Order: sequence, then structure tokens, then C-alpha cells
Amino acid sequence: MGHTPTTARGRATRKRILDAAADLIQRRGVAAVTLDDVERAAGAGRSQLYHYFDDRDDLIRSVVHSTVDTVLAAQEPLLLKVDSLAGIDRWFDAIVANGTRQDAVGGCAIGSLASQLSGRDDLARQAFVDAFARWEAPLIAGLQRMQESGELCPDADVTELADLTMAAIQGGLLLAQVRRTPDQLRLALRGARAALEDALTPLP
Amino acid sequence: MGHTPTTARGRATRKRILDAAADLIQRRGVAAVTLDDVERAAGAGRSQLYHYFDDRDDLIRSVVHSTVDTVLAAQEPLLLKVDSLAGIDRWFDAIVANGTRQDAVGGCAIGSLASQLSGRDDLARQAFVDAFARWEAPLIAGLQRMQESGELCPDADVTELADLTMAAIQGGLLLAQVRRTPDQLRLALRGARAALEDALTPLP
DNA sequence: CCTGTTTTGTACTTCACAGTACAGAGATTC
DNA sequence: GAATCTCTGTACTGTGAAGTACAAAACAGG
Repeated sequence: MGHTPTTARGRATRKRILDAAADLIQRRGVAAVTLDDVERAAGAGRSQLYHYFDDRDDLIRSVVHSTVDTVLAAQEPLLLKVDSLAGIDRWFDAIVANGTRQDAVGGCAIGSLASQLSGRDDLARQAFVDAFARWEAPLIAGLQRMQESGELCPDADVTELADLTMAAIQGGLLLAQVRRTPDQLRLALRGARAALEDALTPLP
Repeated sequence: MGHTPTTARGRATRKRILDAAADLIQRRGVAAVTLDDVERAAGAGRSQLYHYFDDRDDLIRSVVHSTVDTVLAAQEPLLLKVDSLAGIDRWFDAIVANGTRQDAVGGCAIGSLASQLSGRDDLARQAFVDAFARWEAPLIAGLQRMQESGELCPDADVTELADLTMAAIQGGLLLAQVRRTPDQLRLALRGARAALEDALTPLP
């Protein structure tokens, strides 16, 4: 995976390359980004690229990892507080708000990459399996807490509920990207919410 | 858009090219398919390609159109009979069965293409907007019939329900592709079903 | 400072792939 | 059966983009 930089300057350069590549890929798609583009955007030369990354594929995979980290880091604050229906609603609202931002009408950064790469590069696919698992973990944990507190029905399958929610998010973001209307995301989440509500403990 | 063939032989050739390209793209992704690949798979020469299509982009767009037609044609029989919850269940089952086929673990043919192309080629994006609209139309019509027959609550928004269902399908197929388990699709649809059930007229 | 290591600049090579040229085969019409 | 379309085979060109070579610059430690 190339050389890991040891000096501060090196780390900064590697990061500049990675950020530039991530940005370009996000906007144009993996296939439409050339190494020359990345160099220009990062203000770096060819030798830097090949110093820090083995080849183009290595760079792409590194972008995948860093993108996943970024997305998850952004979600975590609210995702960790998911332990009630109200908490879930707050999380959903944040996702919608984030998907509505002007520069982010491009669907889910992860989901978009996933469907571009999963079919081709099995190594990348594995990275997305991990990514979705990491993303889902705090949600599953939250649902379990809801179950322990009695808010959620004891015989509900929290993993299935979480899977279903992730699917709604991804599908909503895809339609939002195609139709260029963030509404689609809001609606999609409504479906997941209906399933979650169904799993609540019925009022006594 | 190239020459439309006038003879039977010409039509056959054009179709062979289109089918070969669709198949390759489906399996490897748009970017990884070269014209040489298509030629070889179709048993055609370079001149045929450029006789029936303007250039590579034109070929890709044609593939998009034909893929959409194929998918919709496969859905239609069951989709037209959606006018009860049981009918919807039958449609869902068919989708799951289709997504489980060995050669189709590659997510939704349309959705997959959509997220590859929507970000880049606005002309293609438009094609997907149309595709999803055509796909959704019979569902909306069916839900309306359910509303008229009284099965569905009169104040339910059928368009929103349909949107939400489409999102569940797409999200489910994406996760199924990444995780290589068709279960994801089944679960995702359960979310949509919950929302649909919520919209049923409560029993008197 | 001197020495080795990390980082960077530039110019080059190589090759795959989109697109072109052009002639030849096959069909169709009168 | 000649004239004129539609269709096909093959070989070529040009270019863009990945990857390489190699030396100079910046930096670190002693």
C-alpha cells in the first residue's frame, strides 16, 4: 500500500492527494477521474502519487476507506444516541438534512461507490461489507437498548430491523440522486419508521 | 443515434451487439467494458458498431434503454395485477425470487446503472427518471384501485407509498449485491410492506 | 557540516482503446 | 443483370492515461 509517510510534510501531502481524489471521485465517478486530475487538484506530482500509493487501484481503495471513515464519523454523534423512537427520528432528520445539502445531491458517498465497485473489485466489495457493518453496529446496539428498556417488543429481531433501515437509507439516497429531490429520502425513511413502529411494545 | 437497420440481418446484428454489451456491462460495470470486448462477444466487427451507433456513449445509452425495457417487461405481468395486499405480496415474492437467481446477484440492473451514470451523464440520468416513472406507474395505478375499492385508506398518498416502495427495492438490491445475500432484499421489502399495511383502511 | 533518508519535479515510455478509412460482400429494385 | 443501396471485414491512426526513470531538493540525526 505504498509508503506510509513519516514526516509531517509527507502526511500532509498524502492527505491532500487523498482528499482531492475523494472529492473528484464523489463528483465525477470513479472511472472519470484520472491520475493527472488528482495531481492537479492536489497540487502534487506523479512521483508523490506513486510514492504513497502502489497504483491507481490502491489509491481508489484508500479513498474508499477514508470516505467510509468520514461518513461514519459524521453519523456517530447522533447514531450513538439512538435508544428511543425520538432518538431515531433525530438521526433520520440529520440524514435527510445532510442529503439536502447543495453539494451532496450525489446520493450516499458510500452507497454510490459501493455500486460502482462491488460488481468488479471483490476486495473493494469486502470493504463495503465492513463499512455497512460498522455503520449498522451502533444502530443494532441502540435497538437492543430499546428492547431492554421495554420500548421495543422483546421478540423483535433487531438485526433485521437494522438491515431494513439501512436498505431504506440507501434506496432513498439513490432515488434522491436520480430524481434530484431530497423528498425521496424522507419518504424512504418513513417506510423504515413504519416497520420500527410495528415492533414497538404495544401500549398496555 | 446511428443507422436504424432496415433488413432482418441488420436488426439481428444490432440486437446481438446490444445484448452482448448489456451483458458485459451488467457483469463488469460500464467503465470496464471496451468496444473490443463487445465486438468479440457479439461476433461483430468495428464497422458494425459504428454503423449502428454513433459512438461509445450512444451505445451505452442504447443499452440503458434496452435494459430498462427488459426489466419492465419482466415485471409487468405481476405489476399490472397489483390491486390488493395479496397482489403486492405476489409481486414482492417475484422480485425476491428474481434477485435470488444465480446470475443476478449483481443488484438491480437499472439501479446499478443509475448510480454509475446519474452522477456524470445528465442525459442518462434523465433516462432513469423516466425508467423509474414507468416502473412506478402501474404500482400507483394499482394502489389507486385499492383506494377506490376501499381496501386502502382514502387519505393515503399513493404516490408517496409508491416512492417509498421503489426506494426499498433499490436499497434492498444494493445491500444484497454488497453482502451477497438475497435476504437483504426480502427484509427491505418488509419495511415497505409495513408502511403499506399502515395505510390500509382499519377494519370496522 | 556531512551522510543517509524521505520527499518532490520532470520528462519519458508504453500501451490500450476510441475512433477512422476504405474496400469488399450481400441484398434489393427496376 | 446492372445500379445502388445496406451491411461487413480489416487494418490503421491518434491520443490520453497509467506507470517508470532518475536526479534534485528538503530534511533529519550525529
